[in-house]
Amino acid sequence: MIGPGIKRGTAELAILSVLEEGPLHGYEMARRIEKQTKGALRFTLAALYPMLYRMEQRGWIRGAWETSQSGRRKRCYRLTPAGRKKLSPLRKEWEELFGALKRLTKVAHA
Amino acid sequence: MIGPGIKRGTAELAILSVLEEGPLHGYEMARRIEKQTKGALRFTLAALYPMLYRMEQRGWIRGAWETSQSGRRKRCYRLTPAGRKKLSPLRKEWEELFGALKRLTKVAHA
DNA sequence: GGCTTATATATAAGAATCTTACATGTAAGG
DNA sequence: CCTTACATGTAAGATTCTTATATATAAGCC
Repeated sequence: MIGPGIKRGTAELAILSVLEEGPLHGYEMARRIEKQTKGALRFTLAALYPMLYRMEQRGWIRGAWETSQSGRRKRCYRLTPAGRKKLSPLRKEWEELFGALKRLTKVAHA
Repeated sequence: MIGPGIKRGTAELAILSVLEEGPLHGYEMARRIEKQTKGALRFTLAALYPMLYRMEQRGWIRGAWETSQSGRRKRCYRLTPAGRKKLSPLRKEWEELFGALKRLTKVAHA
């Protein structure tokens, strides 16, 4: 698994990316991210929930409480237009970072 | 330039990478990193110096004071064997992160 | 001589993000 | 009844980043 020090800052991109495919609640986001990255990226829930809160404050995502027929409450998040607009330049920044580190350290591309 | 939030954690890799080519002092490291990444990665010196100190505490680099003939003091850092050993798995972690984010968000490779 | 820019290192205060540990509660299966 | 999976959160602490401030030498210019 990818070490703790490296992951910093990936949360925003990861969350916005999984939400791009459709609304999700936090617990499910964590599972999707872990599954889609084959276990390489794993967000602890204690890191995820505060992050979702902060991103909602910034207006990139919007959460709504839902109670399923079974009675369990979930907070379902979806991208706001601002969040969708944020995604494109954010991806571009990551691409730049990849390119910069590649030039610097010869990190191979998977 | 790459935004502040994204850069977190890149310092270790960047520093170890530029030191792999030979001993350097802090100020010059900052210039090399900026130049070699065409300005994409830019470490402020206030972030660099404490980082160098921490990496020295961990035994990855070793600094030695040098006084040039002009009388200016520099702290010249070089990789320790431990630092050299650290570089390879660190690169591997970054590669994994790149791959994981690529799968997750379809970030194109530069 | 005096001014500015580049070189060179460092600390302080504060913000952001991550970690582990703690806390709560429902649902499903054995 | 007990355990595992689901689902959300808070608290304390560590790490790393930011901007701002401080010091000091060297080189070039007027």
